[in-house]
Amino acid sequence: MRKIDTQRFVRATRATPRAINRQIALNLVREHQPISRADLARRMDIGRGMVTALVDELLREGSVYEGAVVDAPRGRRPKMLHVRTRDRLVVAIDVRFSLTYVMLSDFDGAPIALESFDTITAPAALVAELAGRVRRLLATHGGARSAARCEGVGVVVPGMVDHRTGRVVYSPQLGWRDVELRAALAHALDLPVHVENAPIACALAQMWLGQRHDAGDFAYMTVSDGVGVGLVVNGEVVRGHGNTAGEFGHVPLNAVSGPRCLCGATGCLEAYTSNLATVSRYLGQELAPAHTRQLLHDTGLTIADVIARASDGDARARAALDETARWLGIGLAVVINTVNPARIVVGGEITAAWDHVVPIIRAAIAARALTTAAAATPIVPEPASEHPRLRGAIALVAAPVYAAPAVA
Amino acid sequence: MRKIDTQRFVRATRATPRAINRQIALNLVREHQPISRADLARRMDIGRGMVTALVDELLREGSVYEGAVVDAPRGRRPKMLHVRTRDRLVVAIDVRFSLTYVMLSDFDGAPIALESFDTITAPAALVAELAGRVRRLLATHGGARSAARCEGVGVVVPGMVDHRTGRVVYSPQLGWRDVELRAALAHALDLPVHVENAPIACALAQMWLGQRHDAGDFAYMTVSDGVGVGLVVNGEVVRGHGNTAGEFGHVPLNAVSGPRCLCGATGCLEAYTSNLATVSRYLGQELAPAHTRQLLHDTGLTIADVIARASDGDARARAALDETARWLGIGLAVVINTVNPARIVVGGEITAAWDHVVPIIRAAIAARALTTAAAATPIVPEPASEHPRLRGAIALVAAPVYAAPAVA
DNA sequence: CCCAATTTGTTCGTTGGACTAACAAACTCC
DNA sequence: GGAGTTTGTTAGTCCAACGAACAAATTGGG
Repeated sequence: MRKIDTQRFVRATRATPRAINRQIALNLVREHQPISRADLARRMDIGRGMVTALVDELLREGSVYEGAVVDAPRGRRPKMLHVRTRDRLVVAIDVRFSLTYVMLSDFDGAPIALESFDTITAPAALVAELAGRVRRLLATHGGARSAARCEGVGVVVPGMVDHRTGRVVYSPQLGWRDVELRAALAHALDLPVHVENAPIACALAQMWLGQRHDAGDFAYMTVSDGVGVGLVVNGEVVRGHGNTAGEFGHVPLNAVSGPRCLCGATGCLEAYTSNLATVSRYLGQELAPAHTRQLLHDTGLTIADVIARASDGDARARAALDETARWLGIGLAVVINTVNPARIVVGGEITAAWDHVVPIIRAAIAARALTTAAAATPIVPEPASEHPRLRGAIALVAAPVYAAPAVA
Repeated sequence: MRKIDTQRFVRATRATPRAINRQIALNLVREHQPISRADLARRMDIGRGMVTALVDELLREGSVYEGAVVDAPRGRRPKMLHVRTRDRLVVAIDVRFSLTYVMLSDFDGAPIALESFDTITAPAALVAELAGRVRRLLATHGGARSAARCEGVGVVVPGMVDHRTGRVVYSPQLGWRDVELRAALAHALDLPVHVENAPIACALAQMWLGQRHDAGDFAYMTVSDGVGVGLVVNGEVVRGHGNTAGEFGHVPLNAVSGPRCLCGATGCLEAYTSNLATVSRYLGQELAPAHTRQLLHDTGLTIADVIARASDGDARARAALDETARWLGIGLAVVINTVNPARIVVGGEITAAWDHVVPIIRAAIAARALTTAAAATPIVPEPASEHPRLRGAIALVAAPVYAAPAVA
């Protein structure tokens, strides 16, 4: 029941059915590989003749390859189909406040090489450094493989990004405003470049590289320096009219007497549950942006330390985490009541203490969710070891290849 | 960039391009009527030959008719096309706490007849009463017109609705749980019936019957007994995994010391800005569900009275409205920060005092929005006289006729 | 060992509809 | 009244879905 936009519709041409069916076939191969042509025909409910034509096209363009002929109980033995991933390289870049990560992976997200360096905040210098590292990585790892080719570069940035143009509109952490990151990197590397902000990229990674079920309707909440959410509704990511959707971190949970937030308002979810907030609570201080940053810098204390001390039995650390968990639960209840996703994935350092915080989170959700079904919304942690942001960067490159053609 | 759902995709057939282009043509006629075939061809960027074929099909099925031949500066004079609306009837039903409205309208939302009666809360009795009234309306107004035919019935209900099955999952106001409303009405009337909850229906009305621009990305906030939001993202309405999306009324704005809400939690947006909350604030009482309902019943005071007294200069009434406006602004800022819509339409009795409350709302939004663009999100009032919920009921019937075909 | 049965994958003819170009219709202007 | 212009139709071409027949490759039974 989508409305047709009469300003920028896409008319169907003679080639449209082929484009759609080709893409469906590709997705089915991806999900059920290895799969035979005959099985594909059954799943698509079409004749085997058409599958031959569709697969021929996929073979020609190299999205798919023919694997082994396998045994069958009776009849002619089928030649299995696979999506080509191993010799298609993707460069993933994760720019963070302190460190920047560069990863080389295959098309399905399997890592090949990973390196990191201190983030350079000057855009031009950062682009130069990245270009050099990417070229070196591709030369050493790409050159060795016979036909390996780089399909593109995905960049994840903290802050607001106009995905269409690849411009970083505003990033407080990097001190950027209107930086044409895609144009600069694409020019330096002569490769397709995609730029996206962190929570949306993490959601895209779940959607395109995660479990294959139920990926059309969920939320991804990142809890680290900030708190953001990537929303996926009706199989599509929500970017918002001005690329600022998903800022659940600045929902006021206590607009009257809450702590001051970096955004200038009071009582934001982020002011209760960011790593900064948790650590400063442990130190017995209310969050006060400038003062707290200084304090943390002086003590050198991180969220990982607080979690470690809590599991060692430090009562004050436990109390600080409990309080964070309680507010996090309230924040998750807000997501549940407003967009009602099939599930919510939570990423960030707090997942290291998941067993400890999850009962508190669930209790807070139960107290606020409007129906029993909503209260039972699965909340799934994703550990930081999975490199969710780098996987998101890979998804930026992979998604356009598997996405449904835009039509009507 | 939509992901293809490998469980329930829709394969493209030989007839798919025709279905898509036919629908695009229909939408263009609807938006630019009266329009000639040649103009349609230019707008769709296809040959006039194809337009002839497409329009022939639309004419045959009766979605479109040929109107007058109009003058042109030179060349052959074009025969104009219009969408057929006048002899296609729609029944719209709005079930509210105290009154139920039944309206007969044409396909474009122009009212033909409107009546109302005291709501019957027993489902079977309500269905019987509705069926009788609808039959009578169609007999008197439909019979007179030669070929007038009823295209369907739209029903708007306060509470959660499973739109797919037409079941009312839960409605606190009516005291319903799992009522098969669509099945019952469709059986009694032998007409297609669509059921939806109020905020989503209001959003659908904006989308399909409102201004034709920018209808693919906005929010509709209803402020009356409850506070709910209908979200439209990427041209599609957001229903949520369990049909509970859009419940922004229960976002906690003050989880620590806020007023008690009907939902059981404290400090919900609804507890600050519902009509009940505003009136009880005027009476100098904090909201306390059971007690307040009784109080309002005893005094007989309504939100309309408070607004009237405020415009007469009653300082206490003004203060009560100001406070509601302030919290409403914070609530709108939550919508802006989380889904970042192109604009937000506000419906409800409060729109009668719009000139008074809008500066306060805008100030609250400005204080909380994260970017200047987001702070400038247009907030548009829709007066209750427009019957937004009945228009929503009409949209339920009209939408499937104009929607893009589901493909891929 | 050969033939029936079974399953996979290809080929070929039909058909619907997008696309193109020519043509008929209807009008204005000179 | 003919040239020019614009609208709408028609006839022919071609791409791809569709269906059916066929070739390929295997198992099992007589």
